[in-house]
Amino acid sequence: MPSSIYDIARAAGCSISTVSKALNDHYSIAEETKRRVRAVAEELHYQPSARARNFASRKSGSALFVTDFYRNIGYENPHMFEIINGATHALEEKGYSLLLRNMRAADAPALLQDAMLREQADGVLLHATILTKQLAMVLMKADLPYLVIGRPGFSTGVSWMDVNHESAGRLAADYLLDRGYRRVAFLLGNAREDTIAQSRLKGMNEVFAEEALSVETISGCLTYEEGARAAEALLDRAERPEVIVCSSNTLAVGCLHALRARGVDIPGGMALMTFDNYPFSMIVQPQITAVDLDMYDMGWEAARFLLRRIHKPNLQTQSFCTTPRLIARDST
Amino acid sequence: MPSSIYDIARAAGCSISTVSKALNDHYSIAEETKRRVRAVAEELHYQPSARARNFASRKSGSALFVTDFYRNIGYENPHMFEIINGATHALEEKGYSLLLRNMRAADAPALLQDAMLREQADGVLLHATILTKQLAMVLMKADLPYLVIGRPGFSTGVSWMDVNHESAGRLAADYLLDRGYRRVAFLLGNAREDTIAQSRLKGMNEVFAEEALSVETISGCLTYEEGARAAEALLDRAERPEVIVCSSNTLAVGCLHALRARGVDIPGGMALMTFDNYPFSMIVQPQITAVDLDMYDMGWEAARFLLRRIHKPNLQTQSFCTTPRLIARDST
DNA sequence: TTGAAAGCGCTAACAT
DNA sequence: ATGTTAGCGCTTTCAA
Repeated sequence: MPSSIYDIARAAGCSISTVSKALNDHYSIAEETKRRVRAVAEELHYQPSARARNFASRKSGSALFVTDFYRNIGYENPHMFEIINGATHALEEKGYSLLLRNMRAADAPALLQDAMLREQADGVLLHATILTKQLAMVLMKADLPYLVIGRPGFSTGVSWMDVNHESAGRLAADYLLDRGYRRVAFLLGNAREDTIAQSRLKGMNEVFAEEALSVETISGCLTYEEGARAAEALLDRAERPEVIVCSSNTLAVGCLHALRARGVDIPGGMALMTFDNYPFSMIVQPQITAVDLDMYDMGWEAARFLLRRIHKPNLQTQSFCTTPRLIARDST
Repeated sequence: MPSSIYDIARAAGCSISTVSKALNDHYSIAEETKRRVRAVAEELHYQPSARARNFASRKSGSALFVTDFYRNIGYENPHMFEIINGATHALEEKGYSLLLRNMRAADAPALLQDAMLREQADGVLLHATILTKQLAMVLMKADLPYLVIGRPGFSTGVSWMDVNHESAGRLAADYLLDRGYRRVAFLLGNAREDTIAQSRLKGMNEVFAEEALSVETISGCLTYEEGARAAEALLDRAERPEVIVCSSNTLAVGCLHALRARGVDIPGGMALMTFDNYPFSMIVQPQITAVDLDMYDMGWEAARFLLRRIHKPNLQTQSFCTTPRLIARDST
């Protein structure tokens, strides 16, 4: 039987409200009293009941992390978990904890509204992959603090935070120009839908345009095989690019294997660079130069923003955080 | 302002306890009344306050997942998150949710005791990596339902659940013998401490012993480089093994690169096999034959056990779950 | 600076 | 089958 606030009050010779205030460091309580109460609480191994406290104070001390946790996501999207990791740490610093909640995009609006009505968390972090227009409406109308992680794929007033992909593109371009590369092929997915890759491309183009150069874009590449095929097509040309830049790790490994199968020297015959450091870029041979994005940091910053918003509900943001970092390796 | 149980009672023309019982499907309430109450609740978008319910019923509807969430764990140990993923889904089915809590082994006993006193969760899943003898004592003395995921590195009475690594070893051995391999070198970490690898080795040895064969053990291999070096040493021998079996993906990639650097044909000149399918075995060339362990399933089963234990506190277990699966690929 | 007392919104034992 | 009522263990307002 754990001791309650009544036990402490009795042992310290004061009322329960004094105990409550003393433990919450309320200004109205004398230092001497605070000390006495705390000593007694310590001695009796008193820990206030989180449930009673949450109930009375209408808080829950936790935030929801909502996304589509499909099977194998741990392997296929480790970034997601590094975001969660960072968020957990930031919340923990302030005594909050992170609740995981699985929702598919279609169910999210209803489920989230339920969760809000049930007062299960003080705030929500949602990954942009499940953000629909309908969900965006729910978020903006509700009075629950929230933050979308990742940039929405449509125009909307929701608060979001993302890695600055354009800046990552500029970083890549600066590096390539600095190393003397001029003819660049950029491999990305479907040009319309892959907004992340689009931002990266935009950043690269900006820098290249300053030198009156341009980046050749090869879209429709998503899978390992498509990456390999694209690399082969580039090799077959009379005038090859000097470097292939991939918008994903998977593509890069595809290219790498294709280049190696053709006996092309890397980076001599063809250089290779990719966005994202994980999961593959450092375990293949040669290791691939990469622009790394700090997802832990993004999770951290997102959680910090959410905490601020919990205490200051009007706060809004649509912004980028965390600067990308370039890791030069053998492939360039 | 969300509607409360009083609003529903008033609108349905009954008492709050009838509402409570009706919504909780209590046997003593007439079907007709249940229907009426539910209809009213639906209409008023009533959702019972999770906080009030938790407080009144002395439950919290959530389980804690505790481990050392170090930076980059998302990339370096995706298994951990696939376990979490599975656990989240199993809990969600029963209306529970998963709370992530970061603890280092040294702080875990104190922090966990705090969390228990604060009644923050109905149960705890702990990863074996943070399990010390002291923590084991705390768990066994406490009356909080718990389950350790992974086999403890020491002899103890705590309940745990793990993948059956011996069975995985037997599976690997059966496959190799079936393919005609007889001379096997098994690479693993420190023989004393790497209990997972030890179990795998034990399973392999059992099967080989039945054929009056034995597995050569090469210990002290943990890193990529050590894997590469071990492979080179094996190549330098007069009588080479026919196949190298690695107890980790990292080792296997090290071996693979060493073999390729020497121009050895895989699997003709030397075959290669590894435990764990992720993260690397299918993205290198050639793809490596692997014994895959279903971590999602383990998380699922662990959570199911925890739920049972929450309702039946005396339940105990020290057992294995999830059968490993062999994925034959190009390297054997 | 302290204490009394009124909730917070449910559950569950008990009475009807 | 339904209602009454006493908590659950705190926070917070208001009075002293």
